[in-house]
Order: sequence, then C-alpha cells, then structure tokens
Amino acid sequence: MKNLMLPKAYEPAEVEEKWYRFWEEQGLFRAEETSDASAYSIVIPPPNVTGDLHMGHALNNTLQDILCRYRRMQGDNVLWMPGTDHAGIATQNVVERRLTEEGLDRHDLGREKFIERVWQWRELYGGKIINQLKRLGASCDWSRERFTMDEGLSKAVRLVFVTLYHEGLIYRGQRIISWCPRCITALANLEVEAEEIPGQLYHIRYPFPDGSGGLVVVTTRPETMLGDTGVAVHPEDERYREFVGKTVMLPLLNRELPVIADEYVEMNFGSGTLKVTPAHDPHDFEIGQRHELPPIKVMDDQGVMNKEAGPYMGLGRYECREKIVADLREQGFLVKTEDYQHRVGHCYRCKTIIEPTLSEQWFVSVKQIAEASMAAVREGKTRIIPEMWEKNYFDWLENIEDWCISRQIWWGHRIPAWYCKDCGEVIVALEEPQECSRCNSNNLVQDSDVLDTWFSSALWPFSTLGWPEKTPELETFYPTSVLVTAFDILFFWVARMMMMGLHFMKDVPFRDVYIHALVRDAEGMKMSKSKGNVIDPLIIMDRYGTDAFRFTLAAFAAQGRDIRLSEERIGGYRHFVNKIWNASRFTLMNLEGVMAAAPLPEPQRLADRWMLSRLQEIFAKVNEALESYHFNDAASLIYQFTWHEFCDWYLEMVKPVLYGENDKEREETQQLLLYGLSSVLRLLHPFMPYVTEELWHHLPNSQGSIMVADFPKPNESIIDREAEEQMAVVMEVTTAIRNIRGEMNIAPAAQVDAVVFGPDSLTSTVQAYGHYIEDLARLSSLKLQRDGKRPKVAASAVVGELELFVPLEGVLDFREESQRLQKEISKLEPELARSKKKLANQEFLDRAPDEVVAKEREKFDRLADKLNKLQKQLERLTKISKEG
RNA sequence: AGGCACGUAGCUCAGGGGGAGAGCACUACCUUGACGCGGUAGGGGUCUGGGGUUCAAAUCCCCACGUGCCUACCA
Repeated sequence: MKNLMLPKAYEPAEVEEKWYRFWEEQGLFRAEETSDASAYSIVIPPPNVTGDLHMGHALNNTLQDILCRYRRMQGDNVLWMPGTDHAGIATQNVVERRLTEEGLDRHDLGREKFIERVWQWRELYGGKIINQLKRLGASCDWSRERFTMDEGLSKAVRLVFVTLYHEGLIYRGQRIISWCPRCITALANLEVEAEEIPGQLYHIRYPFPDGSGGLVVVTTRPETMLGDTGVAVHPEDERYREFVGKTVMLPLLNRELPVIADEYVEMNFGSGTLKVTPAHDPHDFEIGQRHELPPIKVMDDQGVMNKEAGPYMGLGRYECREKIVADLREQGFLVKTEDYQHRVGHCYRCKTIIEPTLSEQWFVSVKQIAEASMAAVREGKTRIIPEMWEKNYFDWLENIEDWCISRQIWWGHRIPAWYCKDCGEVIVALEEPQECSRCNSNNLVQDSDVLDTWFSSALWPFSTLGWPEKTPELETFYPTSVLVTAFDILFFWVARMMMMGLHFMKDVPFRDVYIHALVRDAEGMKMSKSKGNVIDPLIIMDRYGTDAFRFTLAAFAAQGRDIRLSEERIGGYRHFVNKIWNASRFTLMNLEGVMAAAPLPEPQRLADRWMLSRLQEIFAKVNEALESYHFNDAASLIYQFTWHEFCDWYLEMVKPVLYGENDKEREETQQLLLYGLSSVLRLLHPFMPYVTEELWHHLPNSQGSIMVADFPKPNESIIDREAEEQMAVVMEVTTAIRNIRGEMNIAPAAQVDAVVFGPDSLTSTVQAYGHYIEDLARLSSLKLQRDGKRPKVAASAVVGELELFVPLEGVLDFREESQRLQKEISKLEPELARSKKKLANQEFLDRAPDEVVAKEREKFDRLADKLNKLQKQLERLTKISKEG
C-alpha cells in the first residue's frame, strides 16, 4: 500500500540524494551493448578534470539528460557516455600553482615526478565534477566512464598519430607559431584569443649607410627590430623605387639591411615601408623566404631577449621595448609615436600576450579531411541545429590552416616519435622502438613534446566506445545520435571530431549536432571568474532545488539565442515545483480506496472528457518539441497545461464529485484524476527527475521507477472537440461572472444569481454544465432564458452569443457598472472598425484566401453582435438609473 | 574591415505574414477543506526608427541606429 500522505511543501534536499542513489543501485543508467531496442547515444562533452560545474555545464548536461531520459522512457537503449578530459595546459597550470605554493617548480621535481603529482592530483580532485554532474541528475552510464588519458584512449591516440604520419597527414616543420612565454609552449591558432588593447605605433628612422636620411618604418613591437633582416616597400611605390636593392642601417645594432620590394606591403599604411623580422612574424617569415632574408630569433622561450639582442640580452620583452624606445629617442631615430588601438593575441589558458615565434613543431595537414567534413554536412549525413551555425562551420573549414599539435608541456599524450642521435632518423611508432630502423643504433630519444589536448578529444566519439578494437559498443552506438554543445567549441572540438570520425570510422560521429546557447549574466556578459559575475549552479541547486533549476534552463533554451540567467525566474519555477507537489498532494489525499489495477474508464463528465482530450494534444506537441530540440516550447507547454488547465480548472471541477455521495462517479473520477497526474509527472520527468520520481512512488498504480515508465504518446481517438468547445463556453461564462464579481467588489463568500440569455444551442450547454459554473463562480442560482425581459438592476456581460446578467437589486453601483460596460465597449470599437475597413477593401476580398475572408466576416459579425448587445445593456442601465 | 545574431509590457524572455503572449514585478480583493511558493480579477506594449514587397507586416526585404558575438595578416 502506497503512502497517500505528503508533507505540505516539497523539500528537494531530502529526496534528491535518495533517488539518485536508487537509480544508480538499480542500474537504470546502464546501456546494453547488445540489444534489439533501437539505440540512442550521446557522448558527453568531457569536462576538464580541473573543472568545477559552471552554468555552461549545467545547461549542456541538463539538455543532454532531458534527451536521454526522454528516449529511455520511449524504450530506447540509451547510452550517455560520460568522462573527463585531461586538459593538458589547464591541468598542468593548476598543479604548477600548487607547487609554487610549496616553493617548488616542476623542474625541481623533474618530468616523471611531476606527472606523478598530476595523477595524484587527479585521483583526489578529478571526481569532483563527476559528483557535481550527479547532483544535477545526469543519467550517464557511469560504469563506462572514460578519461582521455586512460590506457585505451591513449592507445587510440597513438594509433591515430602513427597512421596519419604514415599517410603523410602529420608532419614536422619550421613555422611561425603562436608561443605562450608563460606556459612555455606552442599553441594552435585557435587557442589564441585576439583582444583589442591600446598600444603605440612607433615610427623609426632606419638611416642610409652614410648616416644620412633613411627610411621610416612603423611598428607596434619595437623590440622585434633586433631581429630585422630587411626593409620592404611595395614594388609600385614611386616614393621608394630608387632605394630598392640598396641598403639601410638597423639602428642600435648597426646591421646593414637590404631594401626589398614585396607586394605584401600596403602603400597606404604608415610610411609604406615595412621592417622585416622573419623569426617573429608570420608574414615577415614568408617575405623572408621569398627574398632569402635569414630569420634571427631574438628571444628565448620565456620571452627574454637572447644573445642576438646584443646589449639588450637578458631583458624581458617589455623591459626591452622600453629600453629600446628610450635609446632610439636619445639617438635621434625615433621620429614619433602615436596612440594605436590594435588587436593582440592572448593565450586562451593564461591570457598572456602570445609571441609569434619561429619554431619546429608537429602539424596535421587538414585541408583534405576538412573537405570531407564539409561534404558530410552538405550531404545531410550530419545536421547542425540550429541551421545558422552551418555557415560558421563551413566558413571555418574553408579557411582552415594546418593544425599545430605539439605542446612543450609535460601533462598529456607524449608524441610517439623517436630520434636517432646517431643518424638523425625519425621513427614514429606505436611502441618504443628498440633500435634505429636505419642505423640500428639504440641511442634513441623520444620527442619530449605532448599532443594538444584537443587531439585526443577529437577521437572521443569512437575512442570511448573501444576503438581500435571492433567492439559491440561501436557496432551498436556509433554513429552517436546527437552531440549537444555550445558554439564556442564548434571548431575546437566538433569540426575535429568530424574530421577524425570520417577518416578513421568512415562515418560521421553523430547524426545531429545541437548547438545551444551560451549562458551569460544578467548584463549579457559571458560568465567568468575574473569578471566575478558567475552564478554558481551548486548554490542555485541548494537554494531552489535541482528540478526548478533544470526546468529554468530548459525554459530558457530557445534556439539561437544566448541565455541571460535571472535568479528571479528560477524562483518562479521553484513555485511551479511546489505547485506540482501540491496538486499531487491533493490528488493523493482523494485517492483513498482507489483500485490500482483498474482500467481507464470511459470519461462521462465534461471536465474529464476535456482534460483527457487536452492531454492528448499536449502529448503530441511535447513530443514534437523534444524531437526537434525545442526544449523551451516543451517546457512551457507542460507548465501552461499543468498549472493553468489541470490545476486551475480540472482540479477545481472535480472537487464536488470527489467530495460527493455518488460512489460510481467518484471512483471513475479518481481513476481519471490519477491518469491525469501520472501523465503530467511522466511528461515532466525528463525535466524534473527528482520530484517526479518521489511523487511517482506515491501513486497507487505506479511500478518501479518513473525513469522506465512510458513517455506519454497521443491517442487521437481520445481527442474530443465537442468537449473542448463546451468547456470553452463554461470557462468563458465563469470568467465573465468572476469579472463582474471582482469589478463590483462582491465579497468572495457572497453568492449571487445569474441569468443567461441566448440561442438554444448554447443555453443547452450552459444548462447541462451549469453546475460547474455555479460552483466555480459561486452562484446561488443560474437561470436560462431564450429571450424575454432582461433583469432590471443588474450587472451584465456578453459572452459570444450569450448575454449574462447578475441581478444586484439594492447593491448595484450604476456609475461603476456603466463605466465597466463602457470600458468593454471602447476596447471593442477599434477592433470592429479595423475589421470593417478590411471587409470594405475589395482587394482583400479578391486576393486573400477564402478561409481568411470567411474568418474575418465571422469575426466582424461576432464583434458587431457583441458591441450591439453591450450598447443595449448600457442604454438599459442608463434608463433604469434615471428612473431610479 | 567582413560575417552572424539580436532590439516585443518595468525586468527576463517566447512568438513569427491575417486576433500582441508568458514568468517575475505592479494594483484590488480573498484564512473557499492541495498549495499565500496560493486563489480570483485587473492595469501596462504605435513589437528601435525609416523605407519597400503584399489585399494584409511585430513577422519577409532594404537602410539607419543600438547591443552582443565570431572571423581577419595593414606592420
């Protein structure tokens, strides 16, 4: 026997932990690698092990959980594959900060010990975000949890590297790359964030060899001049043509620089002369190659000037800049400086200004595999939703440059390449080679670099399923059904998964990519710790409960728009959770003696017929919304129905039956009420897993977990248009009487009479269902008349073709009532005028579709009739008030 | 510089060629046997501005203004 008594208010903290444990213990999150049921799979965007659950995670994982729970309730074999990302630079930074606190740095420990420390750290704190995801209710199959540095995943990484290398798609080369002098590593272009900052444009005179005149170059980074090996002008620039082939002198270092002509130079920028620093600028590097200007690196890997900087050696790059500017000024080479706003690259991990530097790194040649990735989307093998993101996806892939994948850090997948110290051979292999394949030397050293974190993330959809083994998991769950993510990692991650998936699995990694919003603060700023504007989801869950929080996220998740989270709105949905709780409480306390196994009775009464019919429509719409990732539509449909139809109307209409003497009616109603509540709970479960599970277990007819109950599907045969139309009349009449009561200040406890005039077709409905109106509008009597004398001293209203009177002999305030009628009339008049004008327009009649015209005629007639009736009521009132 | 969004009630936001919507906030009334985290009723918007297409525009197109984001090698 289930407990039908509920506490008065829902206390989330008490039930959330209980049910999460229950789900895990019952194995309800587990996917079957072999099953006949249709498979549905999602791989989680693996959060960084260093991470704390933030709003972005909360939204991302709530949406995934909604989809997974929805599909599971439909009977699908659902796999939500969880895991975490080793997050190379980010994690290394965190552990290094700890070492700093101990007064150490990683070099004190050495590579091996340092990596050990990182693993220890991960052992202690890496599970934190997993627990936070559980708190959120995430129904991942935790028995399959993966980590990007797991043995299996690491093996996949090595195999991919080796394969691409032998296919010629991975190569090693000297390039200008983006270098972070704080993290002391190369970065991919994508990992550099350009930010506009104020700076200076320095105009510097490079004199002719005899010390006279010279050419004026312009730069924002004067310290790089120490690495200049030429000065370039545009070949068609008349001003400088005579100097091409001659030389100028580099100030401070007194190096002779050739003046060369190159089309890259913009004649209109600055002086039209460009200093060429091949080792510290990507374009200068290219110019240098075209004109055989040697690159000279003037900085070391920490941004400190090296011996090539001569007297400036040992200075930090910005110290050096100041010193150089001062020296130039002193020696008369600084022509002028001006303020200049420009965009400068910053490290996406530590925000340090990056230094473009010539360096030898590993690259993936991506043009060819990018092409396949575009084709897959173009051909519809993968859909990107909302569609507008497709354009970004294509734009990026079309302009893609080779991907720099080597990082000079210690935490990550070591590059599987060995160098022979004797003959220089490069050996790329899955396992450490015993000897050089060319000279048989065993004097081999492994490349000290590790791979970009995103290299392993790119394999996530198949590496987590066991690749390169041919596993039943891969067979069943690849390609995955949908990838749910925010657009900020569309390039970092989604595009690269497409490339790797297509290349190694010969199939797309996911059928759909659903791109959701970014969560911003109330001012529309991206939430970040440095801005101090973060709202901590864990605090929110403490304060409002997880269900209210999740529902809010879903309600905000409209396609194609960012979310500005407002705490008030979460509060609003906490009220909704409480409303559901209390609707259930009411239902349960009226289910005493209900037959748990009874079949659903054929509904007889209007309220039941209407509620059942409306439910079918809600089922259809909610299913449709979830199928198409319209989470907010689904949420608001359920909200509106539950609160404003089920609670506001149905529960009220059902009370007299529940409290009445008729056992048969009561028993039927109990069954239908139970069905209604059960339906609402099942609709809500994907959004609000905890409260629905708790309530589910109180329902007399529930079995097991709501997680595996059927998600409601519409049954067309239950839709009852007639009931809905009749119910509309009941609702409108009730509202009209309540309006009169409210506006006339009739005490809520006081009962009044009402008289309704109108055609038989309508009054018969009012007659048949008058008991509902009497009850809901607190009437002592409801009389019906086809025609005849209207009551004299009465407040009145018009509802469709019905005229409605509330006699108020002795209490009616004539002025107030006539004002009320006047207000109604003045609302109607402009609407009627607009309709009239429309119907007078011949072109409208000719060109608009017939049904639109017919609808407009109907509307006009309805409005005119209503206005006419209201005016008569007003006239009558005025006359009576004068007589009285 | 280009591209993409967005500008709807005081606030946060849905909607999207033919009746302006929700939540919160606001006003009045209410200890009606689920809920005051409640109920009933109510006030509030030339849908940023200007053009255009259309019988019809908040909705489609163009321009302007504003906001946000993304991409880019004028040093």
